[in-house]
Amino acid sequence: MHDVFETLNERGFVKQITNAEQVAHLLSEGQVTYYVGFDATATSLHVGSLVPIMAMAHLQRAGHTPIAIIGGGTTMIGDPTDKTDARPMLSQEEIAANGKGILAQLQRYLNLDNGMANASNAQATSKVGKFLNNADWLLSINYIEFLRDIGKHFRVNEMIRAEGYRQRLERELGLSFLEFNYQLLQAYDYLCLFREYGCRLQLGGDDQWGNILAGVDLVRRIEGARVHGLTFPLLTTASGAKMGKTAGGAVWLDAERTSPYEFYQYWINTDDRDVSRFLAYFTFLPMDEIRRLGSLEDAAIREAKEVLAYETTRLAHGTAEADKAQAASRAAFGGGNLDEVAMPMSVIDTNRLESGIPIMELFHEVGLANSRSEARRLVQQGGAYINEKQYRAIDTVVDTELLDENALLLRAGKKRYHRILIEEN
RNA sequence: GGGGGUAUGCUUGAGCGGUCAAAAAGGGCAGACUGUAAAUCUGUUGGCAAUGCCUACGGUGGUUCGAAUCCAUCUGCCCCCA
Repeated sequence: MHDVFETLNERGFVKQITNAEQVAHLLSEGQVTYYVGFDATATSLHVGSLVPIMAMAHLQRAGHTPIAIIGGGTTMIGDPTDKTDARPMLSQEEIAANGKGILAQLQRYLNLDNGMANASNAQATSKVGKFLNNADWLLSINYIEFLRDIGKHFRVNEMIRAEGYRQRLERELGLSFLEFNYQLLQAYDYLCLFREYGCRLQLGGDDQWGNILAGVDLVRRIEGARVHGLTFPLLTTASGAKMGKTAGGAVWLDAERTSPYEFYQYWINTDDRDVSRFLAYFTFLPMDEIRRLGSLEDAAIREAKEVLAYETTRLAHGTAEADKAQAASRAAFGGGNLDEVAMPMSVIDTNRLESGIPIMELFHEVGLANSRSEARRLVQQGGAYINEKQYRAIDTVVDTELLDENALLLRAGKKRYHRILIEEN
């Protein structure tokens, strides 16, 4: 069987690692329990989190045991290494609620139980991973004990040398004492997971390197054990933007927030230069196949993008949704039959249409424009289409004349569609 | 505790008391070109019943014919001294 460490390596998951030989050895020797922390500031993860998720999935497939934790304790503080601004603080309840959504998403990629007694979907094999909230051990911490047992192992000199803290200190943004403790808490997480579950490997984004090392050191000092850490490269698109951001904001894994169709569209619009990299990260396709797809050039590279979009959508939303999204995408952009396309849709009463609806109002109402003014600009600039016919007059009134089999197909710009069904009521 | 500074539209950031819905850049949107890509070029980018009206420059209250611009006060953030 293919070596997992090798797999992670060749797929580009490894940025920094405590010790490559030792980690490779550890992973080939026997079952390893590893963990990744997830941000619990929203009810859903977004595509940026797919890097750690996929890495975890590769490891689990190779027989290792994952632990995903959400920071019920640490999210309450805000991570200072996110240097531009500290993350918002959330209450326990919010975090726990967010955790539910996050767990459901992780379960699409990983075999995890929810840490509760009545975990249902997973058989009780040791390979089933865990989903934990660090509030479970952080909230009961006694300050004096913590200082005495954990705090004494940290040197402030070292800490302020860490990139994340240093930036905050130098850029006169300031750093509250609360935030300064973040690293200790995260290191303590590692210690707890090592003690409870024998966790020996922590994975995380490269911005977490300092925090991961702090945990590795802490375990060594207190338990005398050698544990490891590995970071992923921070992903940006070829044009330099952060991964997973689009006009409409983040691309979420939650189908309610980002529909499978939009999700598919996000991937198919990948920059040419990112295609092979993304295939390696975000699909399970064999590297040979990825190399083949990556070698396609010019327009042919769209085939690779289609594979990328299909595979990622399938993993996130299942085969049925991926098929639908693909069909929709092909229809919308390949000149196919638009009737079957899964796109945002709304219903309008016949009577309203009979009396006519100003085009600006219509585009605004269905969400293709954020305001009437924006809708007007859209129309004036030639970006408004109804049933694939462009309308540039802002005084256009939409009525039953324009109906096409009881429906209207609105389009804003090249890519955003909205279908309107007409119903009697 | 004392002294100083700062707070502007999605972001960064300029802004003489009137000509400021507010420079500039980034970002966004639309158009052209294309391959549902990139780069490039053009237009646009607070709202509305739209040659005008309304809301906006941290909060409140003043001065003034008139304030993002002046004063007072409050709040947040930052710096220096202790």
